[in-house]
Amino acid sequence: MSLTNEQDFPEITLPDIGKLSGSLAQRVYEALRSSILAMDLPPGTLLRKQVICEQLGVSRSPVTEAITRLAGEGLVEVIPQSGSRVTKFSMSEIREGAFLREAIELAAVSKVAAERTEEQLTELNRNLRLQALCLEDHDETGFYREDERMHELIFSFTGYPKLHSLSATGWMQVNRARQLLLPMRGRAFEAYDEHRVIVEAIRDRDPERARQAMQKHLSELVTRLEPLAETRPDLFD
Amino acid sequence: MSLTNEQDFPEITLPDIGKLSGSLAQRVYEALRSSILAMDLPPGTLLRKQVICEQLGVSRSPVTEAITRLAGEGLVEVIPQSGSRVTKFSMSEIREGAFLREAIELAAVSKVAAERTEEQLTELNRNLRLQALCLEDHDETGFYREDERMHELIFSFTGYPKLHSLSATGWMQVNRARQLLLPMRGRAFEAYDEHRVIVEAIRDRDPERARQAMQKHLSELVTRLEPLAETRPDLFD
DNA sequence: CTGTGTCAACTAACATGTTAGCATTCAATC
DNA sequence: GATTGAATGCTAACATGTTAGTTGACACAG
Repeated sequence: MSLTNEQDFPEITLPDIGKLSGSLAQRVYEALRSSILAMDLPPGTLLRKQVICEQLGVSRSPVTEAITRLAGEGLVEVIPQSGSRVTKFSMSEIREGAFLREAIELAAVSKVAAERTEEQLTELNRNLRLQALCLEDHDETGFYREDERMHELIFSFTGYPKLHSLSATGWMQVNRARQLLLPMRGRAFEAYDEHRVIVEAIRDRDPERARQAMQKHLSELVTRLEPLAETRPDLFD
Repeated sequence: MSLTNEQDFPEITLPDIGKLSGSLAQRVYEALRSSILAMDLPPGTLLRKQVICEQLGVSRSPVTEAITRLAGEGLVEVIPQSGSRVTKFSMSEIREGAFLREAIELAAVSKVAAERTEEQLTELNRNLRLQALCLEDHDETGFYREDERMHELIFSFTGYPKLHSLSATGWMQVNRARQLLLPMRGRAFEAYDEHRVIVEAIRDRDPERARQAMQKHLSELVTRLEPLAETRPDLFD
């Protein structure tokens, strides 16, 4: 198999790891991970240990460990004795990640709807208000941050601390691809409405309605992702 | 934090890695992993790189990589600058793993019930027959193997290849703990009946009934696991 | 007897040297 | 010109040397 193609020698720039805390390996891992998720290192990019070592000013050990962990998450694929590269998208993986996320989050929202406390409801409503404020200010970035936050809240209300990170693992590919979508006009308002329905169902302790509302909300994104394989074939395999 | 306790210097014996294939790191990983899952390395066991190196006849590099990967899966916890040990059970983690597995497998069985082909149904029925044969022969081990196989089949029929391994990650802790249960007399027969109901629902293309049957089947195990924290407090934290 | 500080031993974490497998190139042969 | 195959340069994989942080024992002071 040949490794050479047009994406072989990009001028890669990595964030400074000086600001991060933890072991070197941890910092290198986070630097690479965020660069990959932010599409600074696009799918197909060849990762060369030596270059990364020089740029970050560390030896090969922490870089190796970081790449091993990224390979474990599926963000990087290692070609034995040859090289590592950022994994390309595959529509089937995206669908699988979405299925997984849906399965987990529907179970979560259903459980939360059945057991929610007053405090939790208050927190969700406060988050909803924040979303509304972002919309009023035309602050799309802020809205997506609060969107994320809302899903995080629901996960945390289940009482299962690792649920979010596990569902995030499969969802990562979806989130990575999501950035290729131009923000669609009016979509944020629709999303906000869907969020409201979800919170209302939680308020009424109606697990089934919460499920359905969440399902509708999640299916939105995948639908919009589908055409991407056509428009950006270079990023898919 | 203290590392010393009665489990510190066990005479650990690892399987020979000569038979396995792949890179050294991969073989070391599999050797450790299977030993942990088989409870040959009980929760709390201190893993000392040097000892492992000597026993397997390899250097520290592959051992380090293997332990890193195991830590990523949550089978090993690393105490920085100090040591690594096999993670103890925690009932909350077991409940979380069970919740996750339930969420994923209910979604899977529901999808399969809705879309199953004749070939898939045939394969499930054949598997059921195998289970029945194992029961007739009082072959508990064989039954357990076919049980696993059936769940695997259902996962694979979704068309999502990684679903099984992902749900297995969280489920691992459950499976590890499961070995502490004495095989309960008659439980295999009950399990077989539950399997039959699931397959019947798939046959009838009835997603909702398949869900419910699977839910009943899965909840069985976690119920039987609950008392374990009392009877074997040494394995929990 | 209890709490505190020093020190030695151990370990993970990191750095670096070595080996071996793969890919590309290019020349030799058909 | 096409195919093969030796040579070269690259890389991951592995081995080993070095550094620095943590632990636990023990002496000492209160």
